[in-house]
Amino acid sequence: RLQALRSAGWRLRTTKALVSLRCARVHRTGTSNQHPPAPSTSSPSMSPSPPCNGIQGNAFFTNVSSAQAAATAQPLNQAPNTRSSGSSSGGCSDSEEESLSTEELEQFAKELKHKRITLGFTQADVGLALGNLYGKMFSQTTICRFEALQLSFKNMCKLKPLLQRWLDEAETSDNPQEMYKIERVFVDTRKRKRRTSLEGAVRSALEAYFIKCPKPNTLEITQISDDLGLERDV
Amino acid sequence: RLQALRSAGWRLRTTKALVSLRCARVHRTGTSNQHPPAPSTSSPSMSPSPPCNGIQGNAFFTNVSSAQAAATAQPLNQAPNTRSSGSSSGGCSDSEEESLSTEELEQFAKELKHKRITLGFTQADVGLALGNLYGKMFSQTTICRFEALQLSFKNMCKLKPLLQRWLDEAETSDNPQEMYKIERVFVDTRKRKRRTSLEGAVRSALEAYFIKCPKPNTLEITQISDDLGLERDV
DNA sequence: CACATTTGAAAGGCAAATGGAG
DNA sequence: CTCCATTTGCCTTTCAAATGTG
Repeated sequence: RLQALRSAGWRLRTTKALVSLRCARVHRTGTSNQHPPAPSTSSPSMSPSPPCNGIQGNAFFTNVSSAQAAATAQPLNQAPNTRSSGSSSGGCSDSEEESLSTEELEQFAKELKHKRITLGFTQADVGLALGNLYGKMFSQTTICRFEALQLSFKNMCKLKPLLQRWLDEAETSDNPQEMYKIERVFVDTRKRKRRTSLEGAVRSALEAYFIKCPKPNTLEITQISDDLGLERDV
Repeated sequence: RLQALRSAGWRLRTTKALVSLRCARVHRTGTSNQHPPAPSTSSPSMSPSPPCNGIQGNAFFTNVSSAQAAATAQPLNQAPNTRSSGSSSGGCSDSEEESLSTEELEQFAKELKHKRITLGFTQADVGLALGNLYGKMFSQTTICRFEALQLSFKNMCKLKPLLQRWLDEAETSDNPQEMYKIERVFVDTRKRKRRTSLEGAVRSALEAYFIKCPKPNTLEITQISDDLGLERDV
């Protein structure tokens, strides 16, 4: 395939028996209650089916609170407190935040999706926004999986608070319009480790808007800041 | 779906027998795998954190107008034309740029892909960068298709110059590292028409950097501009 | 207006990075 | 350290929305 290229010298992990079965869950997407017209056909292969199951773990999540302006150093989640210790049997059941049941998650995922759409965001936008808001960014893929309940229970629980927060944020401040943009780092000194993109350090935002401008009323100033110089070879 | 929202009353076009066959072209992708032992780069796990670095940024965005003039130097090869699959569009080309043969395109696509990867960009990055550079943004999907030669001949020809230019740009200025970020518009006064995002009017850039920051040296100001009110209903 | 083309959002496959035992 | 499991994203693909053209 194509990827061969970049994975030329790879660890060579025989992935044979892996057959990732995490995707096995078939959760019906078909419900799509919100397809207004939903004309005939056009649901080629929807496979209704029992909700996921199997996955279950414990609720454990990380509190990411306060990741915002100040602490640049501390990467992701790690509020001063927040137990989460022993990931194994967590009591998880209580704290308001996360005693999540599968139902709740399902519910939330649905709500998220619906509102996201209503507000006009794409999954990618959301993933990006999380980066700008909390410092930890996610890809469209992950958001997609969340909405589709295709993540592990544990993982879902971990993400939910973040998404919840984004949602709140988005609902309130979006009046005019939203903005969350992206940023991204690259090749940091040698492309070392890339996928994970940012890892917990900083972020900042820069914005630009432009309007469709049905009428000539655009006006915007682009402001670029930065440059904290320091050119370094490479 | 997302659009459901905005397209509440949609045209409802039965798309049944569409079966797009534009993909029919079977360029066996197999050929592509021919890169020698992937060169270096992508050192898997060399994570020892070097003294990091400071990132510097530089933001450039270019003016859209006249997006093309550049005398993009054609790469080395200049295979004689090969017309191949008609694909019509005789005059195509016209402007200075092109008269591309299938081979050339294939060649270029390959080169693009290889260099992109070497430089550490994702397809999405490229699509985004084009937006910042020329005002017309593309999705990762499109870049993917270009690399895989899954676009129409005409379409390929149209995009090639842009990509070529990006590539040149990227190769030269990336020394430090690249940056191109995104921006995006949303809900423009009524969410009407979204997909095509920007259309040629504006652009601007947004940048953000962040550093790994092994040491506290981050500092950057976020600048948000905007708000050009005009809230309308919705 | 219908058709064809261009394009992107979302979903799927696969694997890279990470974390946790042993 | 290695092995295994989990998390996560890049690339791909599908489907359809938007646009262009006759």
